[in-house]
Amino acid sequence: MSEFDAEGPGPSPWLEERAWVYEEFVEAVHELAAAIPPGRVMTYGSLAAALGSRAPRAVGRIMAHSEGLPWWRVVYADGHVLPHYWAEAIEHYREEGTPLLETRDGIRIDVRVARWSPFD
DNA sequence: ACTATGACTATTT
DNA sequence: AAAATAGCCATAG
Repeated sequence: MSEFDAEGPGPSPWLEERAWVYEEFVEAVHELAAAIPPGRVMTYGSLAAALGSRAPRAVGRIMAHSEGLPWWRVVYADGHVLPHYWAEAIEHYREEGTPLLETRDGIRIDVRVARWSPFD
C-alpha cells in the first residue's frame, strides 16, 4: 500500500487508466519518459503532474534507478540536467535539435519551447 | 514514529 | 540575478 493507492486527484487520462500501486507508478514514469519525442523535454515536476502526482523527487529517484530511458529528456525546471551528465546531454540535444538557449555563462534548454506533455 | 536524504520547485532575500 | 529558504513526496535507517 502506498499513497498512490488513494484516489487520483488528477484529470490525467494516464491516471484514469491505472490503479495507483507504486510499481505501476514506476512503470508509468518509465512509459511517459520513453514517450517524450526527440527534441522535446519534460521537467520532473510536469512529468509528475501529468501522472496526477506532486512528487518530482520521486520521479528523480526512479530515473536514477532506471536504465534504458532517454534520461536527457527529463530535465530540471530551469533547463538543466545533473551537471555530471550535462556534456553528454548536450550531444543528444544537438543531435535531436532540442531548442537550446545560449546565455553568457553557458547553454541551457529552452524549456518553454521544448516542453512536451502527453496531451500535446 | 522520527529523522535524514534526494537526478525537485517556487518563493523570498 | 544568484543564493538561501522553505515546501514538497517518498524511501531508508
